[in-house]
Formats: sequence, C-alpha cells, structure tokens
Amino acid sequence: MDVAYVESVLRLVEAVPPGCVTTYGDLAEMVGRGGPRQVGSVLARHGSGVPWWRVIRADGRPTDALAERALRRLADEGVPVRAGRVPLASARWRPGPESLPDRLL
DNA sequence: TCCGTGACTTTAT
DNA sequence: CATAAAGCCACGG
Repeated sequence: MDVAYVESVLRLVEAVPPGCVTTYGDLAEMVGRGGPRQVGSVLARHGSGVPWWRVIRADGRPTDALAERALRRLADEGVPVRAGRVPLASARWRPGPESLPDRLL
C-alpha cells in the first residue's frame, strides 16, 4: 500500500463536511483504485487524524468495534441516527466538483 | 503458490 | 426488514 494511495483516501475523508457521511465503497470509487476493504484498511492504520466517524458501511452502520463512539459523534454534529443506523438516503455526502480535493496526488 | 485475514458489498433467502 | 453466503481486493506468512 503506497503513500500516494493512503494520502488520497485521507484527503477525501477530510473533505467530508460535518453533518454528512460517506461509505467505504463511495470513497473507493472516488479514489478510483482498490476497493472498500482497502479504504477500510487505510483508515484502520492511518485514520486517527481524520474525521473517521463520518465513514460508515453501505448499510448505514459504522463498523462494529467503533459503533458507540461513531454514532455519538455523528449525533452530536446533527447527523440523523435511527436505531443505531444512519439513513444514507438523506445524510450521504455527494461531493460537488469544487468540494472534491481533486488532483488527488 | 496457497491460505487466512480484514474499519467491506451485493445478492439471495 | 434481518441473516447468510459468496464475492472482492490487497497483504503477509
């Protein structure tokens, strides 16, 4: 896993605005390389410095080990949470061309 | 090479 | 709507 890839992922996560969420799969697609699991891998090792709680799974739930912490922070910043799950249909972040870090390297 | 592992996803029950 | 099974991708032993 090279540095360029890691930085691309971290930059995107940093670009997710408060009150919104995104998924591992979406990030993978934006980066254009690797898959959801690779994105998860990056956050697991180097995600301490970015808003990791805004990255959740495709089913709207944060990864199991971090569910408590993530859901509380999300709720704190106004993200709707129902039954331990975020309604992606409404809270999912859809970056406009100018909000994207773009030139990802 | 083969195999297990993981901050995952999709499809089928 | 909840679960299970299979698929997927990169890494390391």
